[in-house]
Amino acid sequence: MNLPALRSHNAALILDLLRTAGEAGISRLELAERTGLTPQAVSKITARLRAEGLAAEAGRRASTGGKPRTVLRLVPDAGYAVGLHLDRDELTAVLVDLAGATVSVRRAPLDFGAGAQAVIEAASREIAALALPPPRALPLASRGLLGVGVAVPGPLDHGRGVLHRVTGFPQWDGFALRDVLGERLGLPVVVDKDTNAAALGLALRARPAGGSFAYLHLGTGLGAGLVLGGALYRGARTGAGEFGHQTLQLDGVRCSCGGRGCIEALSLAAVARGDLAEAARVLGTGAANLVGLLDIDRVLLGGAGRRRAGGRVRTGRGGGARRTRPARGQRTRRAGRRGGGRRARHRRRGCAARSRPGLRPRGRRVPGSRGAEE
Amino acid sequence: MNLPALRSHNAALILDLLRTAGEAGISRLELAERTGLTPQAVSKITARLRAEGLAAEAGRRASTGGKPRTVLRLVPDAGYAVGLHLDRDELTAVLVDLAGATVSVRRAPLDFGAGAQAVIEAASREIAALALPPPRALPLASRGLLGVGVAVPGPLDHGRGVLHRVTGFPQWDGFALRDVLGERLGLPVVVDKDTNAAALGLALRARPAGGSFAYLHLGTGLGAGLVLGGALYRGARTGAGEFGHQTLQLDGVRCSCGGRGCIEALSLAAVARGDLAEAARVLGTGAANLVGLLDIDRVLLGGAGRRRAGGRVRTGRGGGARRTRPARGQRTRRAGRRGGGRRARHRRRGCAARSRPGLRPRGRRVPGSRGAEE
DNA sequence: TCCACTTAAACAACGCTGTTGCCAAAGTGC
DNA sequence: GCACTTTGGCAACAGCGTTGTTTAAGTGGA
Repeated sequence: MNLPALRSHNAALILDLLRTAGEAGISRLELAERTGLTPQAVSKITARLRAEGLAAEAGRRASTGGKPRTVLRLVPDAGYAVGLHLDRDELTAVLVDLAGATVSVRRAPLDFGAGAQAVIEAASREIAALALPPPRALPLASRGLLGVGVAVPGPLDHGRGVLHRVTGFPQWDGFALRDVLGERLGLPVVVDKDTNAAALGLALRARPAGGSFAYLHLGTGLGAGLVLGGALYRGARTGAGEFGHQTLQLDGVRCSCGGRGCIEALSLAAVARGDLAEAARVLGTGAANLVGLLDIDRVLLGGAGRRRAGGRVRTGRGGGARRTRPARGQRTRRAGRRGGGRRARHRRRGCAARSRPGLRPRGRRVPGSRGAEE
Repeated sequence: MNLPALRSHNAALILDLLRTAGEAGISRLELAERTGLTPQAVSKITARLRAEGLAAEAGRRASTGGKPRTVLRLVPDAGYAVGLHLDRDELTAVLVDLAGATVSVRRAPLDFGAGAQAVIEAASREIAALALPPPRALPLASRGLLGVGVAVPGPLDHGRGVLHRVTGFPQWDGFALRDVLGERLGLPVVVDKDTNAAALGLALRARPAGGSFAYLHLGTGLGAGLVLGGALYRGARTGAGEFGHQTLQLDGVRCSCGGRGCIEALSLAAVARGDLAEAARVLGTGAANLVGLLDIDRVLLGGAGRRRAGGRVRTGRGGGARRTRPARGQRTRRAGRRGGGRRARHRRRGCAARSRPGLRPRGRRVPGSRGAEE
């Protein structure tokens, strides 16, 4: 790590805390306390952020006998990001501001099987149509747009932004979604599995930051997004979280994956019998396995099957600190926030890295931000 | 992160690469390439390391048309660390050098149930008796001893170094092993679960660094150590890796833990029947669950049960890149290496932090090293 | 109303980091 | 023997967070 990287790192630290503080804001001294930097360093960094328009002073705290602390807040409209959720039959595009608030949403029916070209076309159309509420409008070409985060159902390579063998849609195999869409829109694009995007969105909102949890998505299949130690864990090939095909019953019913006694097969069979209690028991046992193996704090439920199963799921012989609880299933919004937050920090890094001409990026070990992601 | 922390961070980066390079060594330019630092920065950092005696020049590479590269190597005897493995019936203490090589080993029978005082006493005795082979001797008080890493079977709090409800040994509950032993020896001590220590030791030797794997220990119980993205994952309460009590058979045989159909209960029942193939199948299915959920590269087997089960375990319908393979079960050595490597870096940090009197540590976010740990 | 006191935050000087530009050292190959 | 390539040290430098000091902006008692 070199000096520009250090600068970006600390700026990202401060931005993360500002984002977490939300509308309540946070004072310079609190920032210093939480980052471990000196108050003077925080003053310098926040001065830069204010000069760039990313942060602003917003009132003061009550005095404790001396000069009251000045509260700093993120400037929500200093930048926007697009969250794009491509599901099997629906497309959702959201515009979120720096603070993570959704500014605008567009939905459209989608035939994911129609092929890459048609989907890219539809996605670009909806993204272009996203606009700020009057009187302000935000055209696509605006410099306020930081990037696009795309959530896709199938397996993929997050690092390269390439899709792999999406179940039932062979025509997408190997499609370089990130690069093609990025070229089309002229914006940085990141691609992620939908469950991971949802988990990341939840992680950005988690308090306290740095915790561990699993997001269980009960949809067409059963997928999990794992947030371990505050950071999204994708695994070696972006394949982590394949919850549905965990074996829970040796020699159990056959599953479409070729195995036997998978959680998905077991719970689907139970649902087909009308035995919702049994389906919930299966899920609960699977969740308990997760909790035991990873020693996580919470399991959050989301997706269409959440309502039917949510109230019934029990993680079995769970310890006191562990609980399963339904989460609001606003996956797309979360995907959008992810895109927003991530791109905001990336952009900052980019600025810092480019600020000195001739700088060699070299080995490329971008410093992680304090919260989730990377 | 401030400048002293940056310095420590980069020094640890370089030290990690030097350690990974082993006896083959590594040139300054390679270090620059891999760390992303400029060659000049690497020259400065390695000059400091050489001045401290931690690294040394060791020959040159073949020329490629110009001045040949000078090879740098870690100086193994620049520092030593102790690895202490407390098992239910045996105590093992090893002395390892900076490069991770075992210099000296001592074993002694142990009654873990005899209580903390007796165990501390026995451990201190064995550690004090560890010595370099003649003619050089390394007394305990030597400044070359960097620290002690302790591997313990039961659940514990790694952060505070306190043991919790070790199965069958209630007298250890809440014992502050780290602080008591540290006080007794006058050395820094870290405490870890034995499976985690073993996994960390394997991670330090893993090539390429940064990969993910699970270490499955087949001993009295079935425990796993998880290395995710190159770093040991301990979970929120140092409880990650409880592999033995993953449910693999809903409504299966009762387990001592109170559940049903746990991997441990299933495989023990199979072994009791003399059906080793079935035990191996159970383990393989459990390992396949691990691989699927965490998208890891390898599952390594170790422990007393390894030989009997190792050759038979199959991770089921595994993908091409995934394999299960037995690992040499030298847990104690690994625990020792861990203590060594970790303490070496810590000491460096400590030096840097203390080099300027009056420096305020504050928030204390010690930078992680590039490889495993933290 | 004044003034001592407390707390927050900016200003200026500083030490230390990695970086850049330059040059000596140490090889290869025609 | 000389041109060329490559490595790596030396010196000057920009930029980072830190320290010491000053200014700003409150509270609270006389």
